[in-house]
Amino acid sequence: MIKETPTLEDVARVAGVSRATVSRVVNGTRNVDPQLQETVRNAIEQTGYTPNHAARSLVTRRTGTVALVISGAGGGSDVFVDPFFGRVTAGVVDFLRTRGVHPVLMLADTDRTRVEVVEFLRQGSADGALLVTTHAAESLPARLLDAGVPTVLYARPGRPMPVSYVDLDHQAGGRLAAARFAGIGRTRVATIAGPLDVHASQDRLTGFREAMARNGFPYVPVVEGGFTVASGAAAMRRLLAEYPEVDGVFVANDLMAQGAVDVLLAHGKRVPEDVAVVGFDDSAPALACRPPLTTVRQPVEHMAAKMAEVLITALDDPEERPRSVIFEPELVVRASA
Amino acid sequence: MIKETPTLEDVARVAGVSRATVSRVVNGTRNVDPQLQETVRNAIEQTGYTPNHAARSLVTRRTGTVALVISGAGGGSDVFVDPFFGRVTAGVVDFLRTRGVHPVLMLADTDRTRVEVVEFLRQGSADGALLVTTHAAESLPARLLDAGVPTVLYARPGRPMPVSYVDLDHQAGGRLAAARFAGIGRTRVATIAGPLDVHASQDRLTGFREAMARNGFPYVPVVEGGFTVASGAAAMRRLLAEYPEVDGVFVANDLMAQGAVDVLLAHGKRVPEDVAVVGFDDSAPALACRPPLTTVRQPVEHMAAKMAEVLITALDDPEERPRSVIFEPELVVRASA
DNA sequence: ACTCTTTTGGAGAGCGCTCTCCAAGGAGGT
DNA sequence: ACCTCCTTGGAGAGCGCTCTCCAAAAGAGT
Repeated sequence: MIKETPTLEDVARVAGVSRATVSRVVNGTRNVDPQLQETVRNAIEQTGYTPNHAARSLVTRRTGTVALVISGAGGGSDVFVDPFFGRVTAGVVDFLRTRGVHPVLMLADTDRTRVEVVEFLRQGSADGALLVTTHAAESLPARLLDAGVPTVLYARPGRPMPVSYVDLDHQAGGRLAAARFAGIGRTRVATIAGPLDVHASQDRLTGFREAMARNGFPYVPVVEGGFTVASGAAAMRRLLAEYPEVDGVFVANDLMAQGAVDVLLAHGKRVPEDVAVVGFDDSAPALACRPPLTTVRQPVEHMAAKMAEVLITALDDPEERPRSVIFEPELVVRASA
Repeated sequence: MIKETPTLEDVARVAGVSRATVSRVVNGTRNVDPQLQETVRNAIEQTGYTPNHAARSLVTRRTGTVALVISGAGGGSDVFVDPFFGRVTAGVVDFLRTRGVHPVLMLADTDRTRVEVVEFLRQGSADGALLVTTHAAESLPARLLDAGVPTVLYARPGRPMPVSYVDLDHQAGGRLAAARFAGIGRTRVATIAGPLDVHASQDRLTGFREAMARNGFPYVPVVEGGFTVASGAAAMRRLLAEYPEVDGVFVANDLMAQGAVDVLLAHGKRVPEDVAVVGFDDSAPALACRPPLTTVRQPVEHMAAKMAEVLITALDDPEERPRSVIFEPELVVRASA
């Protein structure tokens, strides 16, 4: 690679045609005489030509990349400890690669980084944004919206606004859990909720409560956790102290459920015989947990893929109106309930 | 955002100066009269100007992004199930963000995708590549090398070649495990290795064997696994069948160790009383496992951050020769051994 | 007072590509 | 045979930015 990287011009010279013709062959736009095409192809081969991305995107106004913005709760790089983000990433990558688009990963945890994200998009470093945020108060959706950046959210925005998103019917998930407890005859049921400034947590709780009420249990003790194993354990300890006769717990994600199960076992309770536990998400820890968790499945990978699909579609047709796609949860019965 | 996005030209007109001056203010190159600077800043503010990334990188030949290429064993999007890749990503992102560089995520699992990766880099869509690969036979390092792409690997290349990399002293890790078994007086020790076409697996095994031999145990039963929970479980079952009196197992990663512990418990063995288990990596599952795993810590995040640092340095000084940075493992004692 | 250096702003040439506009040639209709 | 329409290649104008080269102005030295 001592030589300068060859340009269209070089190929054109070698092939004895104009720059335009080479461009047409490379991009497959318009008809080019098959024989000429052949000549050009050879010239490309011979020179080892690769189109320059910057030059191309300068005129096409497209980069072929999208920003995958993760606005984690705690922020920092810890976010990847939660299998959730790994699953989102997997789903997004899986879809995008079929379209030759690549995600650039960005964490938005501070105001500074949020500004950077908006700048990044405004200067056209990526064609659009996929925003995975948990907090309802997140300001990024609004900022991106009025920077005119094509955006799709994972989870509905904090305040209603004209932006596309995919989401899960979290309330239905809560109902699924309640139905399970009813099905196995549990009557002293409590719940460990996620952070209540997160829509998803709120909805899971609401759905659960309402279904429990409909089943004849107007009051369900609630303890708030932080979506981590440790916070689940702490919540379970508090719950056990206040409500020792509990025989069923709905925990708002699998990580916390794992912490809860640990505490339960440590207190000599059998799971599910003494206390049944239903988790949420159906992520790796649910399967790894002993006993394996009965949990409400959130099809994160599919949802993430759909999110990417919605963005790509919007990119191709800027006139399209915002769309929302809501997924249905599903109860996965294993050993814990 | 009805208006066209403003360009340098627009700002220059508003400020009543030349394009060059605005550029100088924006980039802070050369001296510009403070008062003029002020005027320009106002004009920028007023027009809402943001530099166009494509145009800039067309002339600077820099994009401010690097490719984070994951060439997973099984490939596909499953790679993120393994906490390892999440940790790498976290470490990389964590370092890059301090330098205003963003990673674009690419999976290379098929030959087609490998070609795409090389193309991507050759057309200057990113300034360099961070390559995380497990398999020794991976062809990407060589391809990137002779495409002249600045590259840093996680783990040494399959064949020696002039490329930078970070790695762990896996043999030392194996020795650490052997020392632990010696320390707790285990005499009937076996090991579950990782896939043997992976350098790291080989080295862990070699280090372990040699240390065991030095401790007076010339032969250590080996079963090969695939770095997944299920493969660890299967391996443990085989081991138990062939070698029922085993009282210590060194497992080449935590995921497999978890599977092994499950099987051990299911067979009525107590861990660590009957069989001590030492894992490798010290990732989330090690902590979540019951009992929590004694394991050899691989500082993945630090290593990944270092990998990013080496790349950034190489980007700034293209004359620099390839570097390698080897990290030392560390034994983390928990309950399982 | 004059020349020599240093500082600072402007002009303009690209960076490599796409795409519109033209022109030339061939096909088809009358 | 002529005219029109369609197909296909070339010319060249940018896309928005950086950076080198100049020139003008300001400061320094004698």
